[in-house]
Amino acid sequence: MADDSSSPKATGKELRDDSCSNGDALVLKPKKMKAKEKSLQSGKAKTHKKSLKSSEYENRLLFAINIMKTSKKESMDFEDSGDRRVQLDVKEELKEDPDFVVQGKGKKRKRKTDHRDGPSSTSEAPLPKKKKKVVKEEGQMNLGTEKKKKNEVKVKVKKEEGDRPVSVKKKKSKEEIEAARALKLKKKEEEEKQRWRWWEEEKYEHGIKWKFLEHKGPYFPPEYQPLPDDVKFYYNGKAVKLNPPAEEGALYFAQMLDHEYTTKEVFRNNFFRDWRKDMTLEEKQLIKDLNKCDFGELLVMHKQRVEARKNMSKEEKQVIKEANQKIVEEYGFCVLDQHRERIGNFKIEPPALFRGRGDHPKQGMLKKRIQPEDVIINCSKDSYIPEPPAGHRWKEVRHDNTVTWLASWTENVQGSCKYVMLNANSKLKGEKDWEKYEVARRLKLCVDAIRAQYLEDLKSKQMGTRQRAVAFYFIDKLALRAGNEKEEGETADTVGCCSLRVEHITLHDTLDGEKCVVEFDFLGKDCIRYYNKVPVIKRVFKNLKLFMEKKQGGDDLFDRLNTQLLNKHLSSLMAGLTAKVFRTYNASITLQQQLQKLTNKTDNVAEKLLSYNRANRAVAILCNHQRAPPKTFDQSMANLQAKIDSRKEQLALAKKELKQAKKDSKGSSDNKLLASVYHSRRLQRAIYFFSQHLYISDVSLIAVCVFSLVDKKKKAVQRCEEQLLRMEVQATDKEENKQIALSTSKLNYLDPRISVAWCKNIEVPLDKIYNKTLRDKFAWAIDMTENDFVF
DNA sequence: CTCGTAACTTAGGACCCCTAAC
DNA sequence: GTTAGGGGTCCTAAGTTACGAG
Repeated sequence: MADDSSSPKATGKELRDDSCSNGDALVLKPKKMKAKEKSLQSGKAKTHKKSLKSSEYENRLLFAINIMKTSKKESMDFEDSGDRRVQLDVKEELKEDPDFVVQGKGKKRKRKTDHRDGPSSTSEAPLPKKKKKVVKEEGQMNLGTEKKKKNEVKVKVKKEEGDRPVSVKKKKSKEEIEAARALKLKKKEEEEKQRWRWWEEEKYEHGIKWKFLEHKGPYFPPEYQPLPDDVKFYYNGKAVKLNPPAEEGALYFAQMLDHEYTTKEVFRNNFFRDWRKDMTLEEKQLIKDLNKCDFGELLVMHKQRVEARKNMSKEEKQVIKEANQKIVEEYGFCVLDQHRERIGNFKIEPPALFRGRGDHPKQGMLKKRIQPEDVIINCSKDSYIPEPPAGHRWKEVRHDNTVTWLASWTENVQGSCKYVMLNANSKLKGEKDWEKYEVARRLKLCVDAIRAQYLEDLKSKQMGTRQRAVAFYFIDKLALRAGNEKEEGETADTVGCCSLRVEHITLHDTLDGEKCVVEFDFLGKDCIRYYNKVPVIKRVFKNLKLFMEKKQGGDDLFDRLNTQLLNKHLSSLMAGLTAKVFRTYNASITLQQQLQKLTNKTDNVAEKLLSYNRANRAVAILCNHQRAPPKTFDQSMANLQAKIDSRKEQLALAKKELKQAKKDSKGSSDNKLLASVYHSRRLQRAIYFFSQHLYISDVSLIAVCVFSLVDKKKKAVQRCEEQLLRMEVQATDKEENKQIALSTSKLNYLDPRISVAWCKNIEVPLDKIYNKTLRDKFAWAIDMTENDFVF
């Protein structure tokens, strides 16, 4: 957790300093220990040989306590290996654990052995670098406070970088890690320096998207490689050598044989029809039935290739990775108004079998290979014009700065246009995104009036107006999509609000104790089912009954309404208002409200994050963002549950032990205590050791021992509880998230400024909720949002 | 005004790769 | 060292909306 991550870092630093000087070596005061320190100080533990300052004494005592804790679990062989070893261990222990809590042993042991061969080098080598780094960071911080807002992003990035090594530092050679870290840091710095702070610049006049645009053109997928001779396609049991285009089609089909698609009649028929188009006359005459085709060897080859790729050595993978990097470097960027911007999809879509979603009538059709002759290039007149691949030419080169795409082509299956556009972190996308949320915020200001208006319209004498009002009610209340009409037979049968049909809703005068319930059941975008039972106001209910009169299930519910009419009306109510703005508005306002409701400042980070996820989830549910439950869901849930159960047992045990320890310490007299402590040979040795080396008396040490036992048990219980809580939170989160996709709303509907402000206010590091990609995409919001932002 | 389509956003699944746990 | 799981990225389909032609 990054919120604690600053403390281990600080502690680490102090400890390293300690190891050089010795007087103030033990100035370590975790907050939790304060009370205990006091009680110890005032208690028996006042006997010391040398005149130590009291604070130093305290610290040594604390140090001793920690050793005591360690002493029972870790076998410290004082007699054999002498002081050096012990001190080493202690150092290690403290280094790991700022709160002096003894943690699980397994890993520590390992680490100890790792360090043992070169204690001097391990304790000294990293020191200078570490120090340097800290200094650097402080410098950054100062800069940050001076320049305040402008450098906030920078500072954050630095911090995050600094945190990482603390948790990773164990293995590998120090130099390697240092080098890697330095490299990353440099890269990040570079990146930040190069970030285009477009949101601080003046906007272009309406409609102008850029003034200069230069790029290398799209990247074309590799040509088809014919099958090796030993991989054969069979028809009716006989090997047939297909001509390359037909062979290519056969391979695409073969590659999908393990997928459900290839069992669907529509898919098979579409494929077969398109495939035959690529056959020679001869082949066509021979191959007339897909069922007689045997793609087995092709599939085997494909699987082998996949397997081989997976089993490649690290070096081989690295080579491929570098090659890809090179391609990205060359084709993945453009220059837009003097800034280098990442392109989102610079690769031309390779040929494939069309995978429409749901019952798509065109599934299985062959999506053809795109040639440069199909591609339109868009760039500045005065820019370097991209070269088409050798022997080819572009369909067209145009210079249209009112659009944002760099290249486009028409896809053959649906006849739609495909575009090469910029990445989400670009100015063009970011500005649009920002604008989208600003429109939604404007809606907030007039939403009451608009709602009043449509409630009024429910009573209109005009049928069209009433339908519009009811549709509007759904869009507002349920965040339905607008629902354009679609051409029948071209796409799967899905609907949105305006295209709802009578068969998609059922009216219940009463249902489950509620009145006027509308039951929705239809397939929405991507054939995701929308199922919901919603109580509605009476006027809406009555209207629905009216709209459904004398209609068949297949008839339009809103026969006098379409999206154009609806949007036209909306834009008359507020500039820029369309149906989808309501989705954005309702999503963002819901997040804000839920966050307000669910989060407590006193919660720990895990709980805060659960709250955030729950707020996020409320939005995802509202917007019906679903996902297929992960295939391994049940299994991993069971695993987690098993872990929780075992942790519970551990907790019970720990509690029992604590109780016993308390009983021992309270119920027994000093003599008994003494006896019990002296009973342990190991503790005896420890006491001897400390009385020699730390100038603490036996008596105080005994007190320390007893105290530390109870304390240790307490800590164990506490830690167990924390872990259990964390796991339970995780399990809840997971269960609730089984079929809900949070990412879509996070990416497209939630004003990032809400999240940024929340993080700032409630002290959750932003990277807990936004990964790197999202932080890049929302750089504008991260930079400009103050704590008091309200959507 | 209707219709078609260009342009752009929104969407879920596939797949890859890193990390934590064993 | 291996592997499972999950986050992150890639991919491209499927929406919405604006706009221009007829």
